[in-house]
Amino acid sequence: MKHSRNSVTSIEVAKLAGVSQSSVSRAFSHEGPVSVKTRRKVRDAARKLGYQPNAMARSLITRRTSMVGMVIANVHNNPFYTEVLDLLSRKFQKLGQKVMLFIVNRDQNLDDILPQLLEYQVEGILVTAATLSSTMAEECERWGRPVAMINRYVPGVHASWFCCANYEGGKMVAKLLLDANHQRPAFLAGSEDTTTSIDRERGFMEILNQEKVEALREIGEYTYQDAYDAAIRLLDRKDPPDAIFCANDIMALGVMDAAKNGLGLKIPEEVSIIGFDDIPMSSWSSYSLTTVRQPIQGMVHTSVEELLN
Amino acid sequence: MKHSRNSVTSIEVAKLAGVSQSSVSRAFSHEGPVSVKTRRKVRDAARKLGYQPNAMARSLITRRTSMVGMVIANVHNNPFYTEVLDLLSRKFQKLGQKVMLFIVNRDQNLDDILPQLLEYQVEGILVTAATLSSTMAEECERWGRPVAMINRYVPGVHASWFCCANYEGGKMVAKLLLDANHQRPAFLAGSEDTTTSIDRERGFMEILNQEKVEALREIGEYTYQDAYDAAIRLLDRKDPPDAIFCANDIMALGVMDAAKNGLGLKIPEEVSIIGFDDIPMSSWSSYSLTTVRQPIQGMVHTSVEELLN
DNA sequence: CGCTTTACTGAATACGATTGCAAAAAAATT
DNA sequence: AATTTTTTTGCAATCGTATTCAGTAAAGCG
Repeated sequence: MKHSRNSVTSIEVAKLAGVSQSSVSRAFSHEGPVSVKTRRKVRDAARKLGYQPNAMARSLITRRTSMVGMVIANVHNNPFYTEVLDLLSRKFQKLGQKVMLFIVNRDQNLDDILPQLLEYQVEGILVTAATLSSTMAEECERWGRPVAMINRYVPGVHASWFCCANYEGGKMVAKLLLDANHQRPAFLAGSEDTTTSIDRERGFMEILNQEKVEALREIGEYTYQDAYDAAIRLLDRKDPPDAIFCANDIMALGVMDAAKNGLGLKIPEEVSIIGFDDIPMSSWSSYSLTTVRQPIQGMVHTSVEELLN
Repeated sequence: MKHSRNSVTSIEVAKLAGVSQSSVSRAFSHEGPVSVKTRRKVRDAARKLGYQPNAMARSLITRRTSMVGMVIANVHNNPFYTEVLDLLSRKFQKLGQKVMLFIVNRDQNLDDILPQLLEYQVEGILVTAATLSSTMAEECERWGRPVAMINRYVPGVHASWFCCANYEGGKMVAKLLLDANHQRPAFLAGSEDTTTSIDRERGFMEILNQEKVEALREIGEYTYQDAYDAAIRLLDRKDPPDAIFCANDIMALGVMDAAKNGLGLKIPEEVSIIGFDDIPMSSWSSYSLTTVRQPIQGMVHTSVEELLN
């Protein structure tokens, strides 16, 4: 025993089983040419010693780690991304990929996260609700590590991205409001720099402009409280909106509470509120929020498939 | 160039910099004995080639991976654990530990997860809201991998655990209700097999029994909808409770909605509802839930510190 | 039964770094 | 300038596994 560390190696298993180290290795790789007899001998010895192959050593020589990097933002203030995280994690597990996780802030720079992932030889990187700089994307490409982004994209960058139809969703909401005869809609934007909010707003405005309807605008920071405050500002004007389209559901819930409990308005009689995401809470009976559902399952599925080719 | 793979090794850097491979290694380890001159030469060459050390190779020889395993359940249906996940992830990042994440179901068996973590030589395993079998805990110990559990414990198992004072919290709530002169309290349990629910109930019942107050009891599955249904069952009896203590906040919110919107009861006039966790939503104006706060920051902090010694 | 074909096996090497050791270079001392 | 001390450096071994290659045993065949 060279090292004090209690680590059983394939060599010790080989010794106990009376075979060569190569045979141990082959017995553990599912498709190696091994006789059933040696395989059994090896398995028995391994069980006796509590042996398990060392993934580091294996990765070193096979050049495959079965690890993917996952970078995700907004997990704590938007249940939608909690669900994405959950689904992604399970999907990767099912495919035998270990997940190396980094939770970041929405506006955090990833330039010091990506190198860490590359150091660990992840086989792909999935970025959700955060934005990758183009130099970092190039870096990944140079290393031959595919990158996929969910709900974010960077123009001119070689990385696959998967967003729900934000632009079309925005249009849909606008049409819905016009059909219901709303005169004075408002858009409550999330952070200015997120493509989701921008695209939803673009679609929304496009339809309103077509119909020559003007819209109010406010900004929150994608949080309940920010949205609550913004809603008070919006609804407390002399010419308040009669409908508010929010960049996401969490904000919509904040707006609803502001309208209902803060200002005593009736929803939807006095003001309509529409969200985006379809988080579980939007269907709770205290809210019954009208919202646009994101095809979350599909986005997760296709992005993972694409990432792993 | 032996391999087609675009992987730059320390040897190529050494060649370009005109030094030995050892020097490259030392230039990248922060405390090696290297002259500033060679360090600069190496850094320059490395930048030119886009070199980054291979963490697998390093771990193999140093026997340190700087990776920890994280197993967490209930992430998607309880925001409390989303927050735990978030805080844990950030804390580990700050300490330079990479996180290998597994999201599981509350009642899922971890016996096929733990081996995967051990294969990857994680330096510790943090289990949250899931339960480790004692054989698995022993396995970890044999491998010398510390295990810490948050909000769960297994009697007789050598693993550190960090729970909030569930028992005392339950007592506190009981006293609160008795002081407010409630005659007919109820406890809405989460899943039967979780120590959090059990301990909270134990404390709650202890005080009630002392005062000879009987309590109703129902069970949900830690979800909003289950709690909603259970609340209807409870409140629709001929002798409904005048106060309901719920095993956690999410359930309490379901109960509130059932009482308020389902049955048209006034809270707290007709029925008091109390939760546990203090998730962000409990302070939203539609709910204003009375709840017991878990010292989440402290639990995260101490469990991580303990895990990494 | 001898010969070819096939199935296993083991020795040796490689993966890409870290690190002890001894030699070389630089600095300090006499 | 010679010697001692200290700082750098390169060589070589090592981590634990996968895999090639050559050799051996088993099987198939006429």
